[in-house]
Amino acid sequence: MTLAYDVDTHAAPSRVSELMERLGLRMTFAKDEELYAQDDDADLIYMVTSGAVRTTRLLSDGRRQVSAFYYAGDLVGLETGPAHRFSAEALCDCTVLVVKRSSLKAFAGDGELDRAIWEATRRELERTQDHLLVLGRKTACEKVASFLMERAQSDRSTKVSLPMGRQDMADYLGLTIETVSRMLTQLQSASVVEFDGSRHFRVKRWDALAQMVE
Amino acid sequence: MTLAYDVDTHAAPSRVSELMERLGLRMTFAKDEELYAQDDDADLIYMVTSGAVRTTRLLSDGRRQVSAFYYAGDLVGLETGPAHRFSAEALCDCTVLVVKRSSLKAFAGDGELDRAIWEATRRELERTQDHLLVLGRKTACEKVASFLMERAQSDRSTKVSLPMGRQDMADYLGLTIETVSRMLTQLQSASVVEFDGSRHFRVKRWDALAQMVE
DNA sequence: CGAACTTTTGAACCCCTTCAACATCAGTGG
DNA sequence: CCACTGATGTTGAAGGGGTTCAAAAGTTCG
Repeated sequence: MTLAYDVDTHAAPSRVSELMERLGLRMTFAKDEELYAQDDDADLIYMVTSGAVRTTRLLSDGRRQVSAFYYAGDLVGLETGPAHRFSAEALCDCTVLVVKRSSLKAFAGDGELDRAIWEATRRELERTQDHLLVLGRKTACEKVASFLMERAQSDRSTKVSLPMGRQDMADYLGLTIETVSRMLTQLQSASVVEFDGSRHFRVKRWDALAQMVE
Repeated sequence: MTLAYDVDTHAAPSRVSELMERLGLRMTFAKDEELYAQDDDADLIYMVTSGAVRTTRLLSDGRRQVSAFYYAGDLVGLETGPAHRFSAEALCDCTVLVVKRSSLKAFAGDGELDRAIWEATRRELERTQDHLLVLGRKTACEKVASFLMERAQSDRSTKVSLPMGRQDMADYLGLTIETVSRMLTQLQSASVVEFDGSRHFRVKRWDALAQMVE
């Protein structure tokens, strides 16, 4: 499991953060508000500065797949060609820096920036590939364990927070909310994790969690 | 569904093919032979010139996920940082051009080449994201239909060939070979496709197939 | 032809879903 | 402060889609 969300090894190194700060527009989004919609022109790039964002895609009958979650420091909106292939929504009230692709292109000579965006895209690919294995070949319990591990490695504090609800977790893992809930209960009963409310947990047995994740 | 495998809109435009021809070493691999293994140094890039290749990843208990299939013209081995995160194996006897990353780096000034590799990686990300939706939220029948559609759009002839066996299809779609086989029979019974042996088919009802794929 | 492998088909089982009820929590206003 | 309300999360029981196990049918290649 990668440490893609670890702030220290992050998608947007400080140099890029600086550039975003300088060129970008600061915006706030309320919970569930849309940063952009599927098929929108992809002329903007976003950097989360607080809160969290999800990218999703819908089937015509309403089935939903959450592709990824993004946290402070992450770049959102890279996953596209000319048009966005996902929609992006705020998981909770959050602030982002928005910058036009064209503004960034003006700095194309800046190798460091190019490199940062390239690195972020490459890591996005790696994360998505990791996710493929989870969705394709893991059991419900292993899926939930993988998700908790991912969060725990991102938020290195002992108390890990979950900014998303059960439905978002379910749509991320290809499960139902009921199954997610049951697996969480199960993992807690096995003393692998301990929940404090529905949105905060602590890992009690790293070895057991790691084994389920592979 | 993208046309990522369509030769005309391909990952490796002719200019890159030329460069690969000039710098690369031609190699042949027998069916099931390994181009590279998981965790190998990723210092080589491959271009398939004939045959087909799969990239796979294993869980410790043997469960396998096929990440992608690659055909003539496709670049393989881009999905990595310093080490390969998948193994790559020949689906059938095939020939590839192999070139050192460092050799290509010597041409880093060549914007067209950089751009081609960037484009190939971006398309790889898009394909993987499409695959996420299939694995996470589609039924067995829709998964198989999605796969057939993908192949049919790649191989635009009326007789579409399947270079991979049922096990590879199953591991690509997160199913068992039995389920794949049953769904294929079902799609044929519904006159959506028609098989000629187990490795060749023809789409009879594009509308029906497209609807299952979304 | 005959052996080994792949694919298909059948039947029983099980993991996850579905449907339903209950619990918990946050926010609101009396 | 507490009752009310809607949203969110948990738990239970029944059902179904896909898996598992087994065997037959088809294919490949010596």
